[in-house]
Amino acid sequence: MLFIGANVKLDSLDIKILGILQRDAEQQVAHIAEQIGLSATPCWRRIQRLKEAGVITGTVALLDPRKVNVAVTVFVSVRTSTHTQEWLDRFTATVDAIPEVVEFYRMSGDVDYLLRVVVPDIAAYDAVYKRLISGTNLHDVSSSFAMQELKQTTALPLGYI
Amino acid sequence: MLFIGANVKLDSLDIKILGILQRDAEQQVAHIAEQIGLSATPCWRRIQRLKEAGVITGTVALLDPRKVNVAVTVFVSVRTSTHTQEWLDRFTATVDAIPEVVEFYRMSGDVDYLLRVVVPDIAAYDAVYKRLISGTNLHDVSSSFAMQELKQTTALPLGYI
DNA sequence: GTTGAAAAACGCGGAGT
DNA sequence: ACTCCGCGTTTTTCAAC
Repeated sequence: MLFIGANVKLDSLDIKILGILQRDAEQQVAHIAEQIGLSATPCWRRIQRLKEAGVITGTVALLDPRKVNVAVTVFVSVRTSTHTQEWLDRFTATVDAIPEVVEFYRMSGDVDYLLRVVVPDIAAYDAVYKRLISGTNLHDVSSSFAMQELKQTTALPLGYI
Repeated sequence: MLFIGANVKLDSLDIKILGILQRDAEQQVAHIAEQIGLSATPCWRRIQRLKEAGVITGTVALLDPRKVNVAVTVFVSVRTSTHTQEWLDRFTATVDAIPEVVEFYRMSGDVDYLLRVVVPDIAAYDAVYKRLISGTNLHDVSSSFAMQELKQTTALPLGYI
């Protein structure tokens, strides 16, 4: 049992609820309740608590990338020579304004930043690339294309709670 | 207007609906309807259609990685010397069984596969690493740690429809 | 596409185990 | 802390237009 921040303790029933909602948040509470061996009211209250505590940050619809014409994933490794906070602020602002960038990390090691970009095709990627490098001074940018998406999930592992 | 597969055409209202549901799928249809200037019934019908057509693949709860103790993201680049289908099948099976791996791509270029792994700390990553390399024969594995998550979204860009 | 109404599920309280 | 009960309210869902 892990205590997080201001007294949010998660027991095995909470973990089961999280596991279920992470896969499908459309089920009704009564159905979730019976899966974990509980009646609807306490199950409903637990879900409320998990939302208030910020464990559940939101519930969203997931779209098929192919159906919305962004089937191509590109990973962009960025190196910079200017390691100031204001440079990062500016780069972050640039990236935030580009909806094609769906993930953006500051990395350890030889690459400074890593971005995941989704686009319909190479031509569209080139446009994104130009937007990226026009915003700030980047020392080195290298793009790797994903040929196949073998696994992709929003469900986090729950074994470390 | 883009036609996808077997006659799924998405107009600007559909795109607005997708944009809304991608950010927050908990709103009631009446509320979505008024945002796009429609009454509840046709809006509800459009959402059904988008689900049946597979544009919306599901609705899930998103969790705070820190609150479930997987705040550390590691990118794992894998090179292999055996490029057979059965090797890939086996590697895929290995990866699928590891819940810490949340993304898994086959790449072009010098890296063959790229994985995103979420864990609580370096020690936990070492355990995942050992599971990864024990399953199959990997020629070269290199791990990069994310120091900071600057952007992370499940919302796909809707401008290419 | 609209309006309106039935059916279902939610939200929340209370008493008891 | 959960169960069972219940009831008003909201929301979904499906008529008919």
